[in-house]
Amino acid sequence: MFPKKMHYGLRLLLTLSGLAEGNYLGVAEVAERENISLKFLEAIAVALRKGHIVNVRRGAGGGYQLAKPLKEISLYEIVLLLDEKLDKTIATDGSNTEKAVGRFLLSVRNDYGRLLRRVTLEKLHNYFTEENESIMYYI
Amino acid sequence: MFPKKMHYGLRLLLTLSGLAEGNYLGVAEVAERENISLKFLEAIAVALRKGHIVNVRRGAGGGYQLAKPLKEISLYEIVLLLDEKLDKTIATDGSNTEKAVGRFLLSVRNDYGRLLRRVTLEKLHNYFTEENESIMYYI
DNA sequence: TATTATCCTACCATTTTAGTAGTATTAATA
DNA sequence: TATTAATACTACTAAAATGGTAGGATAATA
Repeated sequence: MFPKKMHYGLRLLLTLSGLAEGNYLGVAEVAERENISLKFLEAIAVALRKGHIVNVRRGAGGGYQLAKPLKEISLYEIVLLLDEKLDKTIATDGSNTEKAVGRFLLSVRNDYGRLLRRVTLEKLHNYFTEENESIMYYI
Repeated sequence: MFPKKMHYGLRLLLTLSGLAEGNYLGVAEVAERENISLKFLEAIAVALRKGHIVNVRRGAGGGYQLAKPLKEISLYEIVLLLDEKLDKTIATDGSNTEKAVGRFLLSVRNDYGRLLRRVTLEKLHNYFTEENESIMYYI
């Protein structure tokens, strides 16, 4: 349902969320830690930066950091930046059946958009800490 | 957001909904009326039949009819049959970030599924009758 | 049995997705 | 200021998905 860009992008943001305030982390390190193609992840990071989800510091010692806390980032923003599908137009002209189908599907897409806007990456972080806690039991 | 298969399939169902009880309509006629590629629409009709959305009568004088009223057909069923994307698995294993992202996206997909289940094709039909009424004003 | 219509298999072109390569640009730091 | 470490950009490629086509097999009816 979601392209790899989405999965990778979310893993990048999750990794960045563990960063101390004011610090930056390079994509090369994230790509290695997360076993994601460096070049592919670079492109994702650029997209997230253009969408003001992350800040960048170029040059040596640079990298990315979250531009705002996870709970202020909605999944909607991420999908718009990394999924493309959502913003391509649905025709609401043509024959009567075409118009009806177009408007019908548009209303569904709007509902879906509302759903995505209500979900923030704080929830993602909750899943993440659950995972880490479940490891604790083995220690 | 939705592939043409979805648009075409919905237009087919909308056309069939105008059929008198017990009657069948061939895809060739629908394809012509709706300006949709015959062969493509044939494949869509077969998929809808396999999903028990339409009944078929083969041979001369045959064609398709709705298997149940529009208000008993949820968009979820149609998406499952014509969109594919929804049923491909989301991995919830691997590293902790992979698990977290997998479960997170899975929960979103479940919410989306619930949304689709609540939408029936009755709503589509409402959009359609609205279109037809708006034409009345010109007469 | 001739006709009409669905059904099935295989194929093809275009677009999207995922990934790679090389190089230009920027900024810290030695 | 030269070196180095990092992002940014452009172009390319392989594989998969999407949209569509062709031909014939199958089934049912008139």
